[in-house]
Amino acid sequence: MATAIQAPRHPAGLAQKLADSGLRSTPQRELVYDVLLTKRDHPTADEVFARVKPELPGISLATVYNCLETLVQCDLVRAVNFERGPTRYCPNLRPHAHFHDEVTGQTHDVDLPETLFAKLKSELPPGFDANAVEITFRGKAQSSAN
Amino acid sequence: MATAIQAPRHPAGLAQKLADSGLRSTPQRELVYDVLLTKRDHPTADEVFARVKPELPGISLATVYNCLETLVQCDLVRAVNFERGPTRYCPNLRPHAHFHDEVTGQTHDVDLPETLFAKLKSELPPGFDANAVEITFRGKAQSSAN
DNA sequence: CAACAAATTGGAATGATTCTAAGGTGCAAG
DNA sequence: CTTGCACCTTAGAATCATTCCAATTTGTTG
Repeated sequence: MATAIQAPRHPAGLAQKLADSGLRSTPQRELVYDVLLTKRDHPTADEVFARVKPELPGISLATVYNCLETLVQCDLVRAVNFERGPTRYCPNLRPHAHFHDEVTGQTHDVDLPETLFAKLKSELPPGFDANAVEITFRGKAQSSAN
Repeated sequence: MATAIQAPRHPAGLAQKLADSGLRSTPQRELVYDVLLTKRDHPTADEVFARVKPELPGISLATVYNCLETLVQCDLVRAVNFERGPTRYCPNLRPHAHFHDEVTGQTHDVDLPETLFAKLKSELPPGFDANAVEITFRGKAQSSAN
């Protein structure tokens, strides 16, 4: 009786990845993931909520938080933080840095050569074993064009 | 063996740096700064509050926040954030990275060659002009004992 | 279908930080 | 010195993002 479920625009990986963790694929999770893939501007949970609500009016903010957390757990999405601001979400899984534009407040992905990440880790003093490195630039970007 | 160096009770630079910004040197500001210099373990505002209170029992948490903010403004201290946790404060002004120990929760300074910071900035795509880079490692450090 | 587990929901609770309004403090000019 | 005034500190209220909670709802399985 309900409206037909729209074909998801994302690869079939979601349901599989969720299942791998013993989790279910739900309309909320699919839509939240879809929203992240569709507009990759590092939205906050609130922004995701706003984008998701028109398509699923009954969804709650708590659920958006839950879904985002789930996606992060499944390694489908990365959480990005900048100076105590609200957490932002990013579906780019390749190792990359973030550039925060101080003027516009926008966050841009910056691809860096894998070698640089390796070099950084190699600079650690003995006894320090890093399994992740986060690199954040702050400054001005010339083109505000996406 | 290295000699333990005692932080001067009244760092000469403080009053001057404050005056440069048209601000006053107060007992609260001096003590907060002193506490940061004395135990450089990246304390949170709450932790600074706890360390400062015995010496100045009337001090309020709001004042600690104010003092810390003032010190950051005057470039005497840096604010360090890690994944939405409470802001931590660091009197190390040289460019350096932070290593976050996932086991102990401790934050360690990691000195990196200046050239690496330069190299990172040079990797930015054209049009991106960074005036700051933050590097955070996450992992395990062998020596929990300092 | 019934039972059970996983998910979702709205609202309350939490934690860090900031705001606000009301006193203090200290120096400079008279 | 005393008064003015800008700067500071203070306690508590307010804010903001996020998490927790208890009560449904939904989906799966026996």
